[in-house]
Amino acid sequence: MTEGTAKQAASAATPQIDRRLAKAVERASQAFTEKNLRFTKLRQDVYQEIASTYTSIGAYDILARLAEKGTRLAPISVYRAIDALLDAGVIHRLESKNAYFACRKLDHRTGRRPIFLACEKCNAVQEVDSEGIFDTIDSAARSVSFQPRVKFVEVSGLCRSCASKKD
Amino acid sequence: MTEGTAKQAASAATPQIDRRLAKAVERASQAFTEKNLRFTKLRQDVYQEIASTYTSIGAYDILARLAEKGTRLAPISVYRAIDALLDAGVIHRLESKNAYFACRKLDHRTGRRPIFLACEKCNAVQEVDSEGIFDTIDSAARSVSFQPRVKFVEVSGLCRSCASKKD
DNA sequence: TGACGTAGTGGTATAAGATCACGCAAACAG
DNA sequence: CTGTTTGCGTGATCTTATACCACTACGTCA
Repeated sequence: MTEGTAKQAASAATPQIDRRLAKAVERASQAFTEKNLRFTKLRQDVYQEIASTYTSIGAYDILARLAEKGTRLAPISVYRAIDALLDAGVIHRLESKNAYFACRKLDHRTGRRPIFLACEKCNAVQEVDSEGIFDTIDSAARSVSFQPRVKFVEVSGLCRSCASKKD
Repeated sequence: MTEGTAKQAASAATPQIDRRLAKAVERASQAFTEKNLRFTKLRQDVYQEIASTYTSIGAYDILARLAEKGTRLAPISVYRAIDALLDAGVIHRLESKNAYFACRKLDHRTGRRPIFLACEKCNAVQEVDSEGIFDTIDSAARSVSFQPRVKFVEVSGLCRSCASKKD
């Protein structure tokens, strides 16, 4: 599907954004290689859909967008790709919205999960790394002898540009 | 449904637990009154199901349990009751599990949402109030000019008793 | 008293999110 | 090249949640 790329360019507004997307794909590809996982065409297609929105997106939205471009898939296929992308650490799941978004902090190395700030207006998601929070959570958990494994911190509200537009 | 209470007692193991449940219902009722909301029979039924598990429970589980007791409902009815209970602040929603549990910290007054510790083994949920965490989140958000509204902090892992049982 | 508005209940249908079971095919290690 | 692992396709099913519409309960204001 080489003409898929051309179509993408047509819908992607500016060549600048296109180049950013290409870079993201490149980084994702590297992440897969580093982890000895395969960055297959399906996974790349799904990744591109997620990364090109710059917001969070639901699994069925991905499905619909790919269908529009001629790639008709079953839900399970998208979910399998999503699983692989999550494993590779190139996307995150927004629990409070059942949605996914591309990871832009390259903290694969630290393994630290950042906190997510989701804008209620434009749906953009920012990641903020904040060591302190997870330490605080750990100590709060320890205070009741709870053994933490997975932690998530999600905040919804207004991002800078939406807050300034109308407040 | 006065015999519903008797049935409850039969399935609820000990009268002690029964009394705890009754107290919880009493507290819930007060919360509704304070907020000028009506603690209707449907809401009370749903609340009892949630409160009597002492873990988190899905909407459709509630539905099934009520059906067993002879109260056949449409999903939407349960969800409406859940919404009212959430509004009243007597239950919380566990985002990471799409499940609900009874609030045991009586912090209706502070309005502060505690952090949730969910055990992966026994499904029990603990609430821990921790001012520090939310302050830290606020400052992290402020550092990128994000205006927080709702904050979710959920941790899954092992509760004290499950961790000590097998570790 | 009665007309009206608001809140609550009830049902069907369906949207939205996720997974199971099964089998085929490509990738790769030996 | 053969066996194993990994990925993908298909169809069905399951879980979670909401839209839409009709009817009821109850307060309130005139």
